[in-house]
Amino acid sequence: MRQRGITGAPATIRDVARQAQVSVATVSRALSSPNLVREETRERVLNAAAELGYQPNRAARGLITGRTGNLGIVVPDLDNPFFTGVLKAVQAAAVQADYSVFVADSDEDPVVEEKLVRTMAQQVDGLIVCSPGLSDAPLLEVAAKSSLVLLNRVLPDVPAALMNAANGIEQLVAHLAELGHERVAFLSGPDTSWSNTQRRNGLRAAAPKHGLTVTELGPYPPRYEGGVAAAEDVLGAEVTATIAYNDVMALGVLARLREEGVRVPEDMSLTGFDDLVFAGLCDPAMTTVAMPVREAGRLAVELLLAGPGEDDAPVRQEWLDTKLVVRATTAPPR
Amino acid sequence: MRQRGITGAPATIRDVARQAQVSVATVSRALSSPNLVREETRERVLNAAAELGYQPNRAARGLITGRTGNLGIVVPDLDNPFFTGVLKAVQAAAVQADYSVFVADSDEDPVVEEKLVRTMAQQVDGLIVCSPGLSDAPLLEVAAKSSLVLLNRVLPDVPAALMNAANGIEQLVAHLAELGHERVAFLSGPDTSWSNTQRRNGLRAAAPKHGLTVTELGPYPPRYEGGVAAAEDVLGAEVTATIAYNDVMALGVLARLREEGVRVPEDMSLTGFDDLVFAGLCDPAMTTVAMPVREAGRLAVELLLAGPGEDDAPVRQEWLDTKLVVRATTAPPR
DNA sequence: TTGAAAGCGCTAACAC
DNA sequence: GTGTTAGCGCTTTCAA
Repeated sequence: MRQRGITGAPATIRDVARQAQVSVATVSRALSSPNLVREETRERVLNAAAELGYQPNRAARGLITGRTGNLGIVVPDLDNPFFTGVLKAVQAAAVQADYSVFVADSDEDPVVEEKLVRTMAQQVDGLIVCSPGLSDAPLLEVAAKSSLVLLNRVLPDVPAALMNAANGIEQLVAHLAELGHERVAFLSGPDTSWSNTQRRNGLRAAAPKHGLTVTELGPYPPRYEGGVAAAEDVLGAEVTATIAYNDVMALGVLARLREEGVRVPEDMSLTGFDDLVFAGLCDPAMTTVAMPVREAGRLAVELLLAGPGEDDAPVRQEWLDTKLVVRATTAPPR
Repeated sequence: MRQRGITGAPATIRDVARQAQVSVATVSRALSSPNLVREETRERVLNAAAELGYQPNRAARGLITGRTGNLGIVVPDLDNPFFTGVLKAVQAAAVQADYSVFVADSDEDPVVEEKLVRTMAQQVDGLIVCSPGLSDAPLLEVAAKSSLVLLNRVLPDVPAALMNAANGIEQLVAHLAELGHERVAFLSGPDTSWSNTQRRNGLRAAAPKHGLTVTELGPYPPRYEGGVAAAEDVLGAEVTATIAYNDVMALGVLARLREEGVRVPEDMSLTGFDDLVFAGLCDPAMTTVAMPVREAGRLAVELLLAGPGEDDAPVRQEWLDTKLVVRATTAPPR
């Protein structure tokens, strides 16, 4: 993949050493610990390296240092903007710290997920796992051997970047109560998902405080079609507002409701979670809870790079706030 | 990142060799070229490896074979579903072939893009580049030294996976003409973008055949805000239909037009490009040209893995068809 | 401040 | 079929 002049073979540290009239050890030092070589020597080495277009071979370096210079991230679905938002932040933070990033997409399949996590763990210095489907045991096992950070999932002694849906939900419930709603539906996502549990529990806790009664429906697939299916159930539920597990699902509900002649928000208020771009672009624009996707990605990388810390330091599981975004799908009930 | 029993150190090929009572060479063979060892021996090795949880060190293997087992992809924006669609397909195809994939996001900055391409080229066996902004010279330079495939961009002697916008445009123009439109606007994306040029030229070629007059407006940033800005110009252009550079931009146009009290499609037909999910979810649902994102990703990996082929074999630059998707933003002019 | 040399874990000749 | 051994390109003792 690299080349030295006409020969076609990439320049190695020996080529640089020869060109600069020094030993390979000196070249290595000039590049990795500049303060260990005389200024003039370093300059000679740097020039030689530049002339030959020398790039240290990362595999060789990794072999000896034990570090790869890579981070990894496993996500369930690259088509979901929520995860690509995290990915974008992760990759930006990684580049900043001179790491490269591997991605793997499990397509929401727990079996594939486990395989990907295991495979990846051995090629990276740290791994970020966003996998609602994977069970605890394999995750804990990998975490014991590798440097791993969980995103939106809590496991004992595993560092994690967490989005605190509870405070967004608190705001959401207050908002609906203030509009005058009393009976709302919650459209559940996958049972196994930590996020779904967190949202459901947050709702259960917040609703009574504001005099709201919650009807839990589902679970439904956390996708557009899931929302379409859920819309049927909503119509039979005698509620004036519907809280969908996420934005994509809410969009499905919106479409189906419209087909049924149910107007949003006049006949039914509707909200989502995530605040994906198109939540602001659909019509009517969606009231939703914004998740700190960017910050979470950045935080995950930070936790990874910070390493385990002192032996007795507590494992870092850090919470990020979420926030209600009021748009046009919520209004007073009729 | 790996571990052997209590010691904490990962098992190496020597540990396996000892455990299986064979030489390291035999272990290596049993794992990489099973047909070179006796069945019984192989089994012993495999058992030992499993017992120790042995995973070959890829850096060491790469050092000697010269191959990394990694592919890379550089995209301008992971927030754009067009690129994550490609990424998703790339990663699926890569895993299939037992490769891992690196991603890098240049944030549409040509300088960053060049740096990423160069850095990545040396850590992978093949690189997929989707970068509208990067100029030809550095790409050709990297292509000369590395195995590189271009996505939606043509450069001499560089393999490429290309989406043939022309046939989607042909259908689009025919559709508009059939509805009775005679004057249409084209909202241009970035001047430097190969895709934009291709779309613009396709339109210039197809329009006369169907009696359409095209007014070219822009360039505008290929984002939502770009569309919002463009909408102003559209209103002054005396056209009955507007063809936006892409879906995201079309969405901006749609929103602004609505604010102005211009109804789509009654007062103005509107189309996009890409057929992103939300093109089907917005209201009214967008008529657009679907790009074969999945197929292109798969093809790019295929081209990479196929390698350069015979010395005199022509470089493969393969075209994929695009297709008009008629939804609700197009109608006869008033 | 520099050089010589010993490996990191693995594969690929080359012998047997 | 299997073992011995020489490196792949680099970092890091240890001496000088």
